Amino acid sequence: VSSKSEKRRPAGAKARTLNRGRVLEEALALLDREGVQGLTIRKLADQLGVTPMAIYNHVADKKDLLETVAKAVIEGAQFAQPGGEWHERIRNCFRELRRVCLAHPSIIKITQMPGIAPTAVFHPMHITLAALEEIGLSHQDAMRAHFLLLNFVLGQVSYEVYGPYPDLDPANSPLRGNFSDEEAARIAPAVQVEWDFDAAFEFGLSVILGGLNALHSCHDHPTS
Amino acid sequence: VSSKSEKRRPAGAKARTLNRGRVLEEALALLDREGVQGLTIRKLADQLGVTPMAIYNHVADKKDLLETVAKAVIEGAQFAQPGGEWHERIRNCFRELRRVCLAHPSIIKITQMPGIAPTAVFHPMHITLAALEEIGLSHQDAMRAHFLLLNFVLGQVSYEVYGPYPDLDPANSPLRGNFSDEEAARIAPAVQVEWDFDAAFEFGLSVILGGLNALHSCHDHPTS
DNA sequence: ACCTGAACACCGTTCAAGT
DNA sequence: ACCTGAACACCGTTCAAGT
Repeated sequence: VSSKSEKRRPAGAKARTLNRGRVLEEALALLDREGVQGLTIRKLADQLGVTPMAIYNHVADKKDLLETVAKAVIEGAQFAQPGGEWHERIRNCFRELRRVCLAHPSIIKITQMPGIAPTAVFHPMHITLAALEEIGLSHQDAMRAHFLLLNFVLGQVSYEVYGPYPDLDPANSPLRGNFSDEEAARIAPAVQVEWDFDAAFEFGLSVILGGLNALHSCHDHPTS
Repeated sequence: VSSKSEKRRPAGAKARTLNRGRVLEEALALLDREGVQGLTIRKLADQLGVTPMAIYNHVADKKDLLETVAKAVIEGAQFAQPGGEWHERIRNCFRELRRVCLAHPSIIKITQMPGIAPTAVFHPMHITLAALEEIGLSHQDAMRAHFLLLNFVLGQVSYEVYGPYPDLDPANSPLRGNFSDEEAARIAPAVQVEWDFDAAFEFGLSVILGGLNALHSCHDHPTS
């Protein structure tokens, strides 16, 4: 990350000393360049001009490597914004989470890999909880609302990174066997409208925050 | 799936003929028994008493195998329920999606693996869209609402399968470095309340459906 | 304390050969 | 048409050895 002359390496030549920072830095670069499948202990060692086993002096195992890289990226976020209403603070919080995830698209895939515990994504929790308890939600409901928001945001980012599924492309006629002709006809108009990820994201946040607001102003849920 | 005497195999002995159905059936069994890491072409072949390469006569590659198994499980769902109000139809739809996913917990991990296109999860889409357009949402908003619901449901199921993260256990004192002492103190009461997945799921659906309802009854979002 | 080299126990998959 | 056996190109990781 820091590009001061701590260890200037002349473009491709191997640096002489390894440390945890350089391993993680190069892992993130490799991840951005070749994706999750391309981030391999052996390729990483190659990239660092070192034997695969040298990596293990700075990292416990591959799981540790992946978790640490993901954590570093997410901790680059500035979740806490100064003021604003409760819903605006929550919005900013999750906008920021989305932003840092999209800056390194493969990060979100790491957090979804079996065996990886992406605990860093919980970081904005204290902001959500504080804002929601401010409008009178119980600890329990605030926690549930936080997971609702988090699941939506991470799911959207993931969908955003994988890109629209070809099976939803109406050019593939009966939508590749997932729908009957009748069903396909019914969803066709909705599928054809152009998809704007930013707008869909803001829409989702609005709906959730609106629902939470309704929960707060009147105490029987209109749809339960 | 069918247990009629099509090819009764005497408990561990290898059957004489292989077909796509038996491959998929055994793959699902192996998945349930050993998880996503345990489902391997070679172990699957072992289980079927056959050489690894024999699998490839009935399945294009591992990606095809995983996608087909996931699809088969999800297609076991009964999404379409007879009547009920618009929000009740949507609720039933996603309850059913959650149910079939939880019946084979590793399925959700497959749908999240990089390179796998879990298109079968889109199946309930036509029901959501129809219900939402019934209350006056545009094609565009209906589509966005569908993805909001889907992302929430899949995210919740995933969290449910992985189990609560140890980093959120307040027993691990400063919540293992993800929170400052101050933040940890603020979230502690919320983290300590017992977590009920069923209740959290219904809460999330209620909030989203409540938000959608508000969108429908008055046209400026109270929180935008 | 850190790095190397060879090896182990696995993967998915290709290919030529059998029936 | 379907199965086999050997091989290839990879993985993550252990271990003993070097400095």
